[in-house]
Amino acid sequence: MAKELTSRSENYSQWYNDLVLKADLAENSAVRGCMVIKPYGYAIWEKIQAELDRMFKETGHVNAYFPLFIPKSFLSKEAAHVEGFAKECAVVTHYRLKNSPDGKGVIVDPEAKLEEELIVRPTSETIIWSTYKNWIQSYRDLPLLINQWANVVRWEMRTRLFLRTAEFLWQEGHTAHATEGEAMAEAKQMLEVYATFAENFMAMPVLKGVKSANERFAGALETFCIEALMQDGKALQAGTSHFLGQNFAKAFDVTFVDKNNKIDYVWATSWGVSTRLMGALIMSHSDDNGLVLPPKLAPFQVVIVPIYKNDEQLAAISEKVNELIPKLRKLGISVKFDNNDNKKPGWKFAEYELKGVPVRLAMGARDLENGTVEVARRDTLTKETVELEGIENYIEKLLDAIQENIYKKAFDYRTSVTRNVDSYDEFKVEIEKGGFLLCHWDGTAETEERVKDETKATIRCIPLEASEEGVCIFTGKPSKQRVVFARAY
RNA sequence: CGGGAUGUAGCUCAGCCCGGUUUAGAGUACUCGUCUGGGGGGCGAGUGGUCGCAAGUUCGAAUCUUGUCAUCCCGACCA
Repeated sequence: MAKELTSRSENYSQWYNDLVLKADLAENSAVRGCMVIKPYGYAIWEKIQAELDRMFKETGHVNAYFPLFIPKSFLSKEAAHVEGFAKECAVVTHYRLKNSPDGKGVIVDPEAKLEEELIVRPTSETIIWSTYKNWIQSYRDLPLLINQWANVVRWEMRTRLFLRTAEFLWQEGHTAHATEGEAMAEAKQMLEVYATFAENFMAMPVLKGVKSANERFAGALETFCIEALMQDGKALQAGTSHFLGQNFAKAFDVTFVDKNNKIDYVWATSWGVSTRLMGALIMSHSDDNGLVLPPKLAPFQVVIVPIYKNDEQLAAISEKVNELIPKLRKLGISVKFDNNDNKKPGWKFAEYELKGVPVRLAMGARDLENGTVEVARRDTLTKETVELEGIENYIEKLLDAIQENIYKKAFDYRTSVTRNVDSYDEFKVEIEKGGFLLCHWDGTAETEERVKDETKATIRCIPLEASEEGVCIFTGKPSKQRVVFARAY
């Protein structure tokens, strides 16, 4: 009908685009590369935010807000940092418009040129470290554990809804520490937070690891990441946590006096996840019928569709439903009763499937007679008729089962496409099939670069806590552990 | 930034090659009525378009020419 999705096998990337639009998550805007996040999509993002925010606070962080604009000179204070971002910065040069002399609209007033141009933040390290300089004098001011929820702009050439947009929403944590060890521990801790969130809430298994030098954040000494695998076999970086060493402290002269009255530069971390997680969520679980949402992130977990022939029947059904809703809410289950008379039940069934609502209840005249309700689960597309009495407890367990099942499905898929590869010839064949390839690598940027040029595959991460002697598949040089190769988003 | 394609109703598109029976169409969506209602309903009526924008050719342009803008796909670039 009107909302047919392209199937995944036919064209995976078209399927994704269709799904984002048709499930009403987001759409393209009048501004090239920027998206409008629609209420249903934003509701999912709010759930992501709420849980992450809770986890950040639980680990001692507080929220603050720093400006959207960054003086151009700030960006250039850290050499690697400016190198990494310069090519995709939006720049504010003027502060006033005036009426066009030809009477058609407005023009930039050439008189109103800014003395120093402002960059729209692509990330906030520079503005934040210039501020931290004033906040930190002594070890007693440390650690400084701050997060901000914000938008950032990176002027991308090619954009895709959620996965890569010119403006996106994210959170960025920026912390300052007295010792190298403490900062490193912080960076690793936040990686764990991300991984826990991805697995427990998004039901998305992730690999934890370190980035190779090529993939490292501009200005970091070490970048930790979580990498997820999408259903088409491509990898997606879902979150990063950076150990920044003293790079930014030195660039912005942020020093502190330690217990021994010795002056030193502070140690830093930064870490972030963005609306890109929405893309990861969509591509981890959804199917040809639409979105599949994990119950913990679904804007509503249960939808109730009444089936009736007249107002009397609707009234009778509504009465039962209105008894049930408080029982569900009491168990913390979010529920929507769709008694909209403008849409037919069949239309609603398809619509809520498209939107990934985990559980659908249908109640009609037959059910009223029998004291039952039809329960349909989105992840398996199965239906069963269940006693209405005590249904809330049944649904509570069912939601847990769904959360678990979609995680397991994603985990099993990842397992099935993760394999060891020990020769470059085999690599070139296997990489075409997608998935994670675990290979030995000699640790050099040159090798990684050549493999990328020849196969489009990159090192997604160097797994933590793994060791196995071997030889590089490309150069035959010795290697201490396997690394994860894949094609990536 | 290179290569390719497309701009016609809210959306998807036909019409363009070969200019004039086209007062610009279809499906879908929307509005009203009605029959319906357990998987995207049926019937009837109706609303809705400066044919991306600008200039040109012509008696006449959605249709031909040039320019321009925008979008999509494939590359390059990149967290």
